[in-house]
Amino acid sequence: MTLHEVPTLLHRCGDCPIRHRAVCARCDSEELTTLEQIKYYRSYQAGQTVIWSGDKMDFVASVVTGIATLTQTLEDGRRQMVGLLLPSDFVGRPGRQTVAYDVTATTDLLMCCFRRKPFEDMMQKTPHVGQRLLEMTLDELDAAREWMLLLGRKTAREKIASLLAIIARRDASLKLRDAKGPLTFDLPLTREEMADYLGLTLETVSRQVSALKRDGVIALEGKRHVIVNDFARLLEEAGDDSDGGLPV
Amino acid sequence: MTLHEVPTLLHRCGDCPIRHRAVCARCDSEELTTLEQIKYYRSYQAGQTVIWSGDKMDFVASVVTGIATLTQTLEDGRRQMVGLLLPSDFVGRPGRQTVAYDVTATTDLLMCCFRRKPFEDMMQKTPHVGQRLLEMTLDELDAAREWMLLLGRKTAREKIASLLAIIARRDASLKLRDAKGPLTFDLPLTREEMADYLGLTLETVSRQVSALKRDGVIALEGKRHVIVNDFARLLEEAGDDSDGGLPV
DNA sequence: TTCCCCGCTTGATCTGAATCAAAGCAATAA
DNA sequence: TTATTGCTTTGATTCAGATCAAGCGGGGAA
Repeated sequence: MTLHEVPTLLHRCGDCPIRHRAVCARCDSEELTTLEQIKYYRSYQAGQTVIWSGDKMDFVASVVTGIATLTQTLEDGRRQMVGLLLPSDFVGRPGRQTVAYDVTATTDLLMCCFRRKPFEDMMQKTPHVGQRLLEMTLDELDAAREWMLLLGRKTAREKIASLLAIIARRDASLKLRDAKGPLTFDLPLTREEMADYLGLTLETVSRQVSALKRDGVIALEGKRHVIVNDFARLLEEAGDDSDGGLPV
Repeated sequence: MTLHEVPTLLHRCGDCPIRHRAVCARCDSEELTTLEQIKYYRSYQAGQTVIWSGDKMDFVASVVTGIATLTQTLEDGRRQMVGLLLPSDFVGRPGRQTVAYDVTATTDLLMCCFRRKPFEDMMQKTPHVGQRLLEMTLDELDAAREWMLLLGRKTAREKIASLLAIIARRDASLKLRDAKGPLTFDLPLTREEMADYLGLTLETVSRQVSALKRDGVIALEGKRHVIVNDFARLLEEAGDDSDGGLPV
């Protein structure tokens, strides 16, 4: 079992070199053991819905492999993605039973789950898990607010550049970057999903991706594989050079 | 000192009739007492900035009276409000030292503050304060996500109606509504601030407010006082009949 | 009283992104 | 091999909201 196969997320690794969003094999503590005892796995096929908005969610979970999205929908079908779950990300709401958005697997998905009750009991007993969860939630909130700026005020081109920058950064942080070849990654989303995330239409997404390619900001290999030669340039196109690469 | 003058927010009132977002005079517990000991007050004038994005924030606080906004800004000056703080709302990030947005007083503002360190110590000792804070943060995250749907997918008219509905609801919950006259409230924001919240221009806000008035959805008394005769109609105009009235 | 200022409204015009419509392309099935 | 299907690109046109530009109205200062 490799490092990234058990991303419980909830354990902060004191002095070990692995970033604390993934569990580190070298440091296992009491609450990690407790978590091990109550965890179980669930897998979903690409396109399958994990939970519907309003449903009872009786577990919390983190993504092991695959990608899931959180979306909200208006009656007439207009859709807005409100979150993207990559491996090692957490979903769930200790202290809340229902979710306010649909969770959907966009690729085949494996999640590591904990039933809510024992998880909450464990939180009671080991307070720093709760603290960690609070920090994670605050990070998500920051990310959501950054996204509000994007949705409310950025142009289509800036939106695309921002999304590419975020995916690039998150992907790089999972991949333990190999020195300094050009930064490359696969888009985990279709054009339509990108549109739903950015508050655009798929046609506009396609046009702006083409424009960024034409202008040499990115290169493409096939439709999905992106090559970024100059990350600083991409950030500039994104409209804010803030480090914005917060989780979610 | 009336009920709403000490909105520490962090205390959940077991069986008392007051909603738990404001502190209840009837139930005081140990941690409430601890909070009393470390709290202090700060006041700000309308227009004054409480903290700048990136600054160190060495306290957490809740709003006693007045209104504050959270905003993010792009280099070229485009602004997006990402939160609105009304009396009893909480700001601050236990476990984090810097904030990612500007906090500005839009009216004269009185805040009840707790220095971060003793507050965090207190959180350690009384875990349910941490839990409560996690719940509040999760609620804020839900609200932020609902706002993402608004920013990404709603029309200008729907945005205005949504904002009015949210303000109406929050205002009503602070005012202990007097039976069933028509629902009325004062807009706490200028047209420009509304625009910054909704990702619009002030001209568009003005036009759409006029349109809602023309169509009989709302009535105005002066520029700021709003009368809603048919709240259901307003919600319908807002585009989703979800109960959407989550905090923030 | 007058003036000025600020927040607001309204009108005319422009434009970025949406919409409508066709094709292209690559992978899988037949 | 050809057809089918799902995703993507590109073009033509439209339209909601932005931008540019006046003008209004109420409150405070002189």
